[in-house]
Amino acid sequence: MTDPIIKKAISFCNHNKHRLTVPRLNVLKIISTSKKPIKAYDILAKLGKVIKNPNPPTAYRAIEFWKKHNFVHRIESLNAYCVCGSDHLHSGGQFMICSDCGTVIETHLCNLPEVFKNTVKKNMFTLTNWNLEINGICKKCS
Amino acid sequence: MTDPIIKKAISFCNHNKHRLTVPRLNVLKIISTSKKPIKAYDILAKLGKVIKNPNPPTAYRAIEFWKKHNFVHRIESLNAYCVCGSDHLHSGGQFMICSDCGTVIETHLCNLPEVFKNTVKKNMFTLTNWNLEINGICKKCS
DNA sequence: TATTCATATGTTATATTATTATAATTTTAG
DNA sequence: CTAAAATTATAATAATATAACATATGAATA
Repeated sequence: MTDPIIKKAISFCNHNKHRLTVPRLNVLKIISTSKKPIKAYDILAKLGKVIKNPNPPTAYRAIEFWKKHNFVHRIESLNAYCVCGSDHLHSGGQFMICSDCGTVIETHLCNLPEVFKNTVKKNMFTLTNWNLEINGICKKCS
Repeated sequence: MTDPIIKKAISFCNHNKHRLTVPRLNVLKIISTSKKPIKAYDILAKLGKVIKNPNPPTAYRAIEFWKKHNFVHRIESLNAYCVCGSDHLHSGGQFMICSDCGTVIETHLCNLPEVFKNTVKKNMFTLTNWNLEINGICKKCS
């Protein structure tokens, strides 16, 4: 019955001796049950149902924690967060964003395509991660 | 002596009957002379040397104007703006961002690589534009 | 030239997003 | 049990961005 990502989070915290605190657990639940990427202050508002009058740092710290460990991604162009939709956790990703209804579909590739890799190589850049945000219109909306 | 992108902007406005106003011209100059992507409020501050006490909308409107016409790009993960480094104006792009010194190198591809295109196609998504932000360490800093 | 319309700017206020700083608390390790 | 480390609470504020409405500018045209 528990959301798989929550299970994964519990296991992750146990394994790595990170504390699965009330703000952390609830923020992850909030993000994972949101149909679309959710904004920090909306997370904060929902968190208010569990914790009394939480302040921004409470939400941001929890978001940051899950982001650091790749459980959630930030959609930069939306200032919003979503849980990692991939079976293995990774940093960054590819997001298709429907300009009409706001739906975001995540995909993931472990390697940057050759054509980009070449550019990176040409510029002597040591790659750590990347984030691709593709804008368009989804099936439903077109 | 004039910055090529300013020349291009003058020509563009003439051609398309857009007004090359004081805020627009100066905002473009400010962004184009900045070595690194520059933030809205830094643009605003510099604009203050030309216009007396400009308010945020003045800067944001001019930024928006150039962005709409693809003279400037927004680096989403930095909330910062840079002029288009490509010889032809385009929306979105690929940016390599040095996590250490903040240098941003822009590249451009007219087509999304096949592997992404396939994903887009699979999801029946009609693509309008995309933005790739690659994080890493540049030559100088490594 | 005077009028009109559309575009753009000025101005004030406010909304949204995020961080700093410090004290208090909880957990872990010794 | 105690000291150190990690985490959270709390208050304040910084940074980023937009809304709303008044005013000005310039181009088109009567």
